[in-house]
Amino acid sequence: MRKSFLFLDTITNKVDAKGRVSLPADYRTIVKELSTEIVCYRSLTAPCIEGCTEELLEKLAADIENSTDFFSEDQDDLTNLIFGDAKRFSFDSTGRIVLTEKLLKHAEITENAVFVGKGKKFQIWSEENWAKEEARIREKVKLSRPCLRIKENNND
Amino acid sequence: MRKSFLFLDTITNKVDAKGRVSLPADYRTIVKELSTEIVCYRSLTAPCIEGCTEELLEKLAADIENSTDFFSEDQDDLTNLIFGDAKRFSFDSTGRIVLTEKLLKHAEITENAVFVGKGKKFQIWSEENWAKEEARIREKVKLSRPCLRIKENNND
DNA sequence: CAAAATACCATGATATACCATATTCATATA
DNA sequence: TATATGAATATGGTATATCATGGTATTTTG
Repeated sequence: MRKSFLFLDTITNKVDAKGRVSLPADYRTIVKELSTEIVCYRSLTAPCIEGCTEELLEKLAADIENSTDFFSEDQDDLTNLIFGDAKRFSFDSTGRIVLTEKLLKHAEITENAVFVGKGKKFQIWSEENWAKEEARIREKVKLSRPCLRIKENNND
Repeated sequence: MRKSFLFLDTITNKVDAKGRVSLPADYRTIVKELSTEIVCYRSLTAPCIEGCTEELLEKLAADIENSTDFFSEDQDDLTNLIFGDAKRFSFDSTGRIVLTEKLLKHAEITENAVFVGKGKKFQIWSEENWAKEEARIREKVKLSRPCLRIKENNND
């Protein structure tokens, strides 16, 4: 039995005329093992779709309920936006989900969808936008290596 | 039951046309005992592949989830880079993993892969690049021996 | 009843799991 | 010290299973 459930890797799949895309097999495994569902919404900060398990959204909701003061008012507003936008996506027997027009348009996705793992979350990009975004981030990291320390210090 | 699981030693194995390499037996033992998986990604700072257990990445993901807000920009960028690039590698009954073209290219690996233990993590180098890197490190240590102290004290 | 959304089937490409052989390494023995 | 012996590991090859994707049937909904 696995202990960890992380969305990893970067995988490009085709989107057909109906908006159908294969959810990467690894991602499906996580959904099955946690007996949850995938939830997607428009990213608030980038031209991409953001996704996670419904389980994670439930946790977020619980956190807000239990300790309101822990979250700033701004964050509370943002969370509202996400919950309002989020939609549940279940995949069929062949492993595909059907993305909505609204989401595809926001992410400017036409032919291909690029799934990018983010640990507990993942994103879906158009090839062009992801290429730009990855370049931007790599450039940024080159200039400020200290950020990486977070990782290095994580030993025990 | 063992308490510490460190990736040690330097081992060279062949990479075949499909990118298959034997994971050093010692490394396999660690993976089995922790019932986890190996995760590899391109080093952000050197021409080599970096690897660790999925367990370690899981800790990182947990830290990110807890220590910062859901919407921090830096965290967002960093998680994209690390989790988006990282890929899970499970070994078959003979102990081999199949490295991807992307990773091999980044590390300039063709014939042989050099596994270098780094404690909680390890690296995979081409023979040429590792020779250079090792020489560089040894030279650096010669010039500033005090640094070594820091390292020695770090073990427990 | 028409249109759209959803579920199922078929196929080729790709990746994975397994078997067989060679090599290395450690131990024992002369 | 050199050599024999056996076990563990590494490596080459091949069969098998999985996955992505195009197409079609079936159900839902207005």
